[in-house]
Amino acid sequence: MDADERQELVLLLRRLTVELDAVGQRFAGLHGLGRTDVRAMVAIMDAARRGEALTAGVLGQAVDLSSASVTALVDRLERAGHVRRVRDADDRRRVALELSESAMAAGADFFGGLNRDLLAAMADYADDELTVVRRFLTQMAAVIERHARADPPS
Amino acid sequence: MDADERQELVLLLRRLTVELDAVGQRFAGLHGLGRTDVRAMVAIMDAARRGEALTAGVLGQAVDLSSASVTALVDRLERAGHVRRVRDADDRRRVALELSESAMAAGADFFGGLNRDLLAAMADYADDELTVVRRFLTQMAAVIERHARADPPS
DNA sequence: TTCGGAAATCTCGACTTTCGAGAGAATAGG
DNA sequence: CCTATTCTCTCGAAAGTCGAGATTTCCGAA
Repeated sequence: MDADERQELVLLLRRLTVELDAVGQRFAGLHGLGRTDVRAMVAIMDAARRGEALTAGVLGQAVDLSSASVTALVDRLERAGHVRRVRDADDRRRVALELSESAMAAGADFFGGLNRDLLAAMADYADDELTVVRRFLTQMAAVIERHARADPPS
Repeated sequence: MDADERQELVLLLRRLTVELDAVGQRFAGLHGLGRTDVRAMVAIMDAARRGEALTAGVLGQAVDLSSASVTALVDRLERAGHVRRVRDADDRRRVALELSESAMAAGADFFGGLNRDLLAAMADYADDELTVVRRFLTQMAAVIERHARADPPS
């Protein structure tokens, strides 16, 4: 595989992110939300999937927002009925964020469909092929992550 | 490969986009730009790579912004010295956007390094492995794109 | 040629989102 | 009990975005 074809793979990765971004934007438009709001809801959903309850502060780090913006963000989402603020009983300074049932349902509806289609498309691949893909994606993600944090002189 | 492992692949795709997004955000912070500004510059750079000159209108579609916002966006970028407005000689309504040399250099510096590292990581793979990866990524991108445009009842 | 419609961009005013600084409330440690 | 720390929220200012409409330019038809 020559250099041009390898370069094409890099562009393919970028295209993937652009399209996935567009999906999020579509979801945002459908529900009258901003781009940041969707990122926040995805972060909350991800945390919930891992069994963790996201606090306002952690959410701020996740979406890279100042504390003031996080307050405004959560205000917005709460007003729209998408999340609830839940005071932590142990540390009463903390505020945990929970998605409302309607938000969970909307998210499952939208992203669940995408997820299902992606899994269906994977049915065409043999196990060893998917293993290669996983190794590739994991490695690329690691390289990208290194650049996202600090510029390595390589 | 069982269902959980396939699901993990989907999450891996998402992680990739999150990290790539973080890279863009880092570039934005480094140069005092907003998220939208970076998306715009990437769009202009991509068009330039294809040999096309991006007009203000097309840019607006690419980053999904109203014409008023595009004007403000280009104003910002021009004031910062990152792009130039160039009136089209044939159709004098149009305004083509060109990246300044400094912006090109900054972009090449930052994203060029990432690109190089990604290509280097690909060196570990055999040709037929990369072929599988390309087929996979192309197919996933297509599925995602379908969801980004309109919700298919599948 | 001239005119009206369409196209591309820009201007204007209002609203939303974000940030920086700092205040308030709760916890942890001495 | 007192202080330092942590977490969230409030406030005013700055930035970004949008909808509506103005301006300039192009194109096709009479």
